[in-house]
Amino acid sequence: MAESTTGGESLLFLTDEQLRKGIEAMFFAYRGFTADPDRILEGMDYGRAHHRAIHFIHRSPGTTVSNLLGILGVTKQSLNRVLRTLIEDGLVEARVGKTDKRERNLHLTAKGQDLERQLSDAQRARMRAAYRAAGPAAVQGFRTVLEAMMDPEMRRQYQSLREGEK
Amino acid sequence: MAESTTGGESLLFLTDEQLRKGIEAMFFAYRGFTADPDRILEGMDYGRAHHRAIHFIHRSPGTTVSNLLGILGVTKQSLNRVLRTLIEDGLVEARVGKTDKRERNLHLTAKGQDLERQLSDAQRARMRAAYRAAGPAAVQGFRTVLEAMMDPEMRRQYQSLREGEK
DNA sequence: AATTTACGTCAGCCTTGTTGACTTTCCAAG
DNA sequence: CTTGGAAAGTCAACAAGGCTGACGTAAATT
Repeated sequence: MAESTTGGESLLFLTDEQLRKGIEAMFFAYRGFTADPDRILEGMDYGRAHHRAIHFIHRSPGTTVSNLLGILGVTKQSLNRVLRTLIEDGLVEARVGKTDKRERNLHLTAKGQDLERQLSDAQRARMRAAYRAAGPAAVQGFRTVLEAMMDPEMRRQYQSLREGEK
Repeated sequence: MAESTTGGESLLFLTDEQLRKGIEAMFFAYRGFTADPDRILEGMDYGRAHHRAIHFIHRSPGTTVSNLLGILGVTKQSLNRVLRTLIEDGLVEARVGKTDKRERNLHLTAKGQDLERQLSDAQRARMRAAYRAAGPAAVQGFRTVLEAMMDPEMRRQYQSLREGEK
């Protein structure tokens, strides 16, 4: 199925059928995306919510609780339940803020970093395999479409995490 | 598909940093992906699980319960709870199988199709906007990477839905 | 006739989300 | 210095949507 990009073909990708394919691709791919971390976490007392918290604390060490709330898009009660167990179990450390002592700056402990590594290794391995199979050009397109699909606020969050990087 | 272009550039997209960007893009984009249907369904007695059932019944009219179980990857108890309410509310019809009377062939009623239309219109609108912003080449890459990210069984499900189409 | 398959259902549990109400701590403005 | 409000934490109650296990029934298969 060679894709000769000429003329009317340029709009063919906007047909309902093409859009539905994209929708189903998102559905099935997201299942794969979460499958490996889910497998690792089952058996431990943790779930996907813990994974997400760990990921973003690792990503932005010292982030505050309300910062995390904005990124994760859940209520503080929901996040707190997750965070509490992680702190109790010694995976996350909540340091009282220096300038503003109301804030808690969140950090992963060595133990927390171990689990983070384990989880992200698995997730990256799948992503790497997919990227390798698809090739650099496809990866570029993949990220472009995903970014366009985000809500504006989410896109800001996504891009702000990108700031100050190579 | 030009592959393995020479030079270091061809592998740059496999760095951990690039992979992490992909991971976060998936996370944020999936939130956007589900946001519109979620908004429509809140207030009704339905949720994401109902949406998924409706989507795949619409996609494969006459599909059986066990078929749907395979696609959705949940237990029959979980699916049944959803399916029961949809049947009670007159959105889905379960016809006794013709050749095998143990099976139930699932169809959307007119009412069910109305809701399906509403949901998929919203979801397609977002997908369309993202596709339009990204362009045909990006869309091609998007789908390629997503497909590579699926579990083999999911990929079969995905592709089998594709069979017999233009 | 016995077994297997497809489906439905009851009961109970877990995770992870939600509201609402309330307290404590603390910064900052009046 | 007092006070308003932001940040954080906590309790309680609830809902959606997963799960397991056990059981029942009808129909197909062997």
